[in-house]
Amino acid sequence: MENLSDLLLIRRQKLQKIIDLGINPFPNRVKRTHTITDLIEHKEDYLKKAEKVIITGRLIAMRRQGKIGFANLMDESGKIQLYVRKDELGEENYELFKLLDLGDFLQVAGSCFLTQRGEYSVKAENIKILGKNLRPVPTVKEKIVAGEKQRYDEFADIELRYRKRYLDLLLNPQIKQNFVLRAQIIREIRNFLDKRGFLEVDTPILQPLYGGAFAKPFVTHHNSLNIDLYLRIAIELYLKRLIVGGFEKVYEIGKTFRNEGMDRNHNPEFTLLELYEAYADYNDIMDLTENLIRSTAEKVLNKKVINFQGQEINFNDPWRRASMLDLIEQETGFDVSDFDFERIKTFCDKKGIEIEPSATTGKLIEAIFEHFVEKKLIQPTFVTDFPKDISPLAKANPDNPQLAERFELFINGDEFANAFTELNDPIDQRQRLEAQAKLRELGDVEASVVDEDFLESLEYGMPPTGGLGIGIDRLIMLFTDNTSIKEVILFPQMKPEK
RNA sequence: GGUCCAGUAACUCAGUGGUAGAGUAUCUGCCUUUUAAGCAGAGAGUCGAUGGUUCGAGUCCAUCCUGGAUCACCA
Repeated sequence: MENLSDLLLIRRQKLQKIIDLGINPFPNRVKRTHTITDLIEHKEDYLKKAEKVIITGRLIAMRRQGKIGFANLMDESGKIQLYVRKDELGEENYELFKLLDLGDFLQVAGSCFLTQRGEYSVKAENIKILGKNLRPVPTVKEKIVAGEKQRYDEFADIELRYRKRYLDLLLNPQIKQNFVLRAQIIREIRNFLDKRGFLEVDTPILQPLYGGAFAKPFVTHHNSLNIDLYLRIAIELYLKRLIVGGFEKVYEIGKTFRNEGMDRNHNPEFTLLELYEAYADYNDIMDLTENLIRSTAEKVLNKKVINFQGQEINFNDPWRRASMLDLIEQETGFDVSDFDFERIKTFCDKKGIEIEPSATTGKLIEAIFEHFVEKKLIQPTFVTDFPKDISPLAKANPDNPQLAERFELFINGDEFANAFTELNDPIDQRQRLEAQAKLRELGDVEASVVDEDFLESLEYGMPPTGGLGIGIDRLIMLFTDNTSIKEVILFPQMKPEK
């Protein structure tokens, strides 16, 4: 700490010296005629024309050499070398140059030329400071060895990278790319849906009741209404109200909050896409999901087959569709289609699958699926027809009333989407929610609560509807080949430092 | 929450019980085409925290904090 304040003190002293020279270290006005990449892309032109250019950026390297100096300036578009001569700048301006630190923002006027070593550079005629750095930025050095870029003293501490993301972005340009891709993916999803006539909407994040998923909510309080409100755990129930209201295709991409554990796949706030299409069922939604993800990969990554952690994921071939019960039987030889609670429970006990006391038959089946099947689904697979009792918002399968018309999409052993033929029978829906409420009384803290306002809306009539939810962060992890959700969320939740 | 691993200078790291180290960064000096610039010198640390063992602890032990991996949990 002592040492750090020394470093900080030195910067503040330099700041004062700059002010004493009559220079404003934080001026309001800036002039820039070119980005650095402009200069690089039209290198030949600027070398020939010797035209005067003004560039801006952050000082990221400095090699002073008596009465001359070399420096590297970086703007968002790229980096370029500056060549600075005392006899070119003049006494006063060179005095400023000598007071600069790495991390300062500069406006540099000059012209392009090649150094003796052949490096394309800007010969500075005037340097203006645009913002003084007061805290040393960690230095990462790069050297080109046999055409390969080697990095030294990389800013690599994972904890620091997440806690000080601005430094991570500044010092690790490849990290920035994750977030550029993130933006492109989300934009492409919007394009895809907009083109198909979906309307993007915004529904409440603060909700008097929460629903649409099994999860523990965050609770907050509204002072003037004097009521507790919940941060939404899903978007579902409000979007369905919009389908009741006559919109036929709606979607929302937004933050959702679940008050649960955090790990490489879970952040307490995450981005969810939900969409609802009237007069569609879960088969239609499977087609839509497949097209959405394939076309996003094609548009953003320009690929139909991607590589994730060394594993090829093929989005191109028609995606496998298999029912949960069939998959379980294939993997285990055990047939659960009779829904015999005792028999299935015995199987779970024998296989060492732990079950909560409040578990229903459907939960047992799901547990078997998760234990034996899930991780084996590497190529995109729609797992269809879930037990009805764990799918309280999905319509029953007409061929088997124990099952619901629901699918989840699995890729590389992880869940990417969850969708149903939505239940639009208000009486059935009430019974299902009341069954959930009963589970809740028995101690299942994640069971749904009864949302009377939602049930009332269904009584006015909701058309047959297909609905879909996709975890956007996980999709971005897949597309950017990252195994931690923290790598695709700019400011992931961290415990406060003590 | 369980298990394992890590935490030493601003950054990257070395240091297996005996005087806290290196490179980079910073500061001073020299240097008019360098590029991980160079040369010479200097300053910089509550070794994550708290206890303990010991003549002596960065090092061994315990507890805690933070992060990571993994398992459990979790649509």
